[in-house]
Amino acid sequence: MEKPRLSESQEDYLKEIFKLREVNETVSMQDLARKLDVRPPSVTGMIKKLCAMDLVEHEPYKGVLLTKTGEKIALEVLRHHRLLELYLARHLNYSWDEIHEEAERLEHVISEKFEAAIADLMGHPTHDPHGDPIPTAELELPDTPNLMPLNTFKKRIGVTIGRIMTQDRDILNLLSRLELIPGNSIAFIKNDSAGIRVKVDDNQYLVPHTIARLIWCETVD
Amino acid sequence: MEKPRLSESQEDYLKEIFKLREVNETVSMQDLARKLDVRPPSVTGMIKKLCAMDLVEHEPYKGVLLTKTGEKIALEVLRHHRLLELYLARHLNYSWDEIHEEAERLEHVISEKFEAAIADLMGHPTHDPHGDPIPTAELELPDTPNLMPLNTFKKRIGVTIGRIMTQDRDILNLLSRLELIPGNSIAFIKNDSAGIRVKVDDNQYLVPHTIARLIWCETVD
DNA sequence: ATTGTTAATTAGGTTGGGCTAATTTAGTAT
DNA sequence: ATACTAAATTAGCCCAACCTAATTAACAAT
Repeated sequence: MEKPRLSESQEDYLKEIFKLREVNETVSMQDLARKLDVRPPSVTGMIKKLCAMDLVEHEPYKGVLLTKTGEKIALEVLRHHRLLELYLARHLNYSWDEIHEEAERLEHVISEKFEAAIADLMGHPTHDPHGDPIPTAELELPDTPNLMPLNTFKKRIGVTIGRIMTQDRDILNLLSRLELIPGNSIAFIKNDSAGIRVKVDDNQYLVPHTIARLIWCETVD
Repeated sequence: MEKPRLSESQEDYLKEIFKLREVNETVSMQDLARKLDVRPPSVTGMIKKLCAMDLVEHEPYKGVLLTKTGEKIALEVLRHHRLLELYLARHLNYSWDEIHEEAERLEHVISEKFEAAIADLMGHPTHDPHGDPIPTAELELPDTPNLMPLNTFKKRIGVTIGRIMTQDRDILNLLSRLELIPGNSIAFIKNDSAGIRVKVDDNQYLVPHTIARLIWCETVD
């Protein structure tokens, strides 16, 4: 039960399986291939290796699952990534749309020491700039409020943005311009066929459905 | 003449050639093999590739030299490394002996943005915690005072430590305990067969020659 | 000139992570 | 049941960066 030291690819596979599991109830080879930007045979091959290492379970033609230890590793990588994103934003003046790419490379090479240092410095935050939960040092996911995509709200109520479900730089840029960022509140006005009409900071916008579904909110009580 | 994007190995080769050239007047395949911890045939192979890319020149059985562009890349990596070392020490509370290893991994993955951000934050420093010069953003080495190894001083004069020529963690630990770090002054007492007797902060030590030759100093005028 | 030593190179193999093209499997629709 | 489609797998190849074992080159000493 010692630490086998994984390659960056392997870490990426585990991380991606974890993230896909949060959304889909099953993770296919294709999903992985798409997300990791490789061809399906490469996925088959790598999954085989990860199986042999007892990091994933794989019923052919059914889907992939992380084992306990596989999940631990995924959470470690995720913790690195999200701590880094917050750190880059807070301490190195990165803008919202720049943090992901840099964190993507750094997450694999920082040491436990580095992780602990920035976590400490930032007071052990629970969420990154996108609103994504940061696993704790013990690799538990923190409790997250119950969120729904903005485009699913029907009634006129106020909501608070909890999480932005994209890493697309242009969309992130747009949203930050509009102050549609985690923590901010939206006075919900109207949901019609064109999109969601919202009010933020006294400014009123139309948010198209394609974008609204990336903005997950909780109702304000 | 576009940017070919080098692998980490390739960057390491270029960096190591540069560092060896600062010390030896010629760089052999063996030197490289030793420093990079690979076997000589691997070096031959890699040097061939770097030659083909016009990053090094190689006269078989004579030695390796960096081309202009090869040197630029080496200096970029060196700049990353040394900025990172200082950054880790200053902002993330790393101790002297921990910074090298971490910087060694990070140097290959940080972006220009990251480099600029930490350089800015630290006020564009010229030397890292070991006293090694940090190449400027334009990739020029800053002027460095004229230094000599501590064990070469014969007369009783005061000196200031300029640079520590090792990355050995135990030695670095020892030296930092004794306050034998760049910037500090040594009241030079006596150079005898056992080593150099020095006074630092009212404490008097014997520094063995093996260690004294790693401590490069300038005379105080 | 011959020999011995050390440095460097060549030949050939391994491993990791990709790839394409061809094949098999599962699931759907007729 | 049959045929079709889409997903997954297999077979076989490539490339980077390493390795060991065997060979060649340079050079000093006799």
